[in-house]
Amino acid sequence: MPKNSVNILTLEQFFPYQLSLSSNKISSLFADIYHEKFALSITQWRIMAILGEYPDSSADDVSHKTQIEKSILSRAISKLLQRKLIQRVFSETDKRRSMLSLTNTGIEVYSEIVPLSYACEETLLNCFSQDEKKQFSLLLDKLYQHADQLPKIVD
Amino acid sequence: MPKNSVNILTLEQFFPYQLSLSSNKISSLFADIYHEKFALSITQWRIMAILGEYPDSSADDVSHKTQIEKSILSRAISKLLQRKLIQRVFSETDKRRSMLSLTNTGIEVYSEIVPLSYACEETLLNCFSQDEKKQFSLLLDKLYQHADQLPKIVD
DNA sequence: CATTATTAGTTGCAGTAGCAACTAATGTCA
DNA sequence: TGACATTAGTTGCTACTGCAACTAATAATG
Repeated sequence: MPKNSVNILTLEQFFPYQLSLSSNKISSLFADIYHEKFALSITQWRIMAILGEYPDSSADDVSHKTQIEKSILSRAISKLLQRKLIQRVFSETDKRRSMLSLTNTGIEVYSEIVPLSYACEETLLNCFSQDEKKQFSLLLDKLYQHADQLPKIVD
Repeated sequence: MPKNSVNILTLEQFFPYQLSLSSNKISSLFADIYHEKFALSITQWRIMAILGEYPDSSADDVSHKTQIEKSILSRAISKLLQRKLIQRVFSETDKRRSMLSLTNTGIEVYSEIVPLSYACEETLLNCFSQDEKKQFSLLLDKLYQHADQLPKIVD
């Protein structure tokens, strides 16, 4: 093995780099669409998506489901509340806890975004066969599970 | 097909979301390592990596190779210059253009990071067989090429 | 039941991202 | 050669990220 193959790093072929570039490109594609058509950031949309799936989640629930850090979440929720896309009801039994849900306006917006999102996902993945899609999805999931355990090993 | 399957979006199964979570988790793993051991951001490390591969690149070359936006690049380069990890020589023939390269200190740091990076990549990918690694790499590349063309279609 | 720990959510702050406007140098073309 | 366009790189400004400290409420323990 030539010495260079371990002493020089070819960034373009470095897996985490490739993954990051791909992911960022795709994220910014979706970010542009959500921003242009609905003036929503990806974070804001993710919150709405979770509330569409799981109405009456608390901020903490949303944070756990989406991995959004709680301060970021708090500020994003404020904006969604201001725009009356979501509403908040504080719990009677636990006054810290709140229940978040989409307002009627929020549901309208949500109902527009969902099919658009699926259509964009479809366009994005139409470079793959059904088999490749499944493959990719499985590999990605495996990688995520694995990566999730690594920090514990490092500590 | 039940109506809900198109009217509700299951975020956890939405491909761009899965990709983003995986990529971000892995990026932050590497970011932590580069930061803790070398006080470098991923952006700074990428610049050094490119200069290790392609000495005497200009800032603009680096920008094209890494997709790093030029203002971000400019500030990152300043910091690397301050720390004397890289050096800059302005071209005689074109006074706008500069040639960047690693200093001796930069080369020392680079030589430490390269094997560490490869080792981390290895650890990250050791959940995969050789075959799966190859598969994943091919699929990721295909996706990137495809995603790269999409914005032109949208416009 | 009083002290302490934990939890939900907010806010302060410092660092980074990225667009846009800018400077300075070079290229183009009548 | 002189007006205009382009290119390399920097800087201003605003928004977002994310850690840490904070408030307020509830849970746990002695």
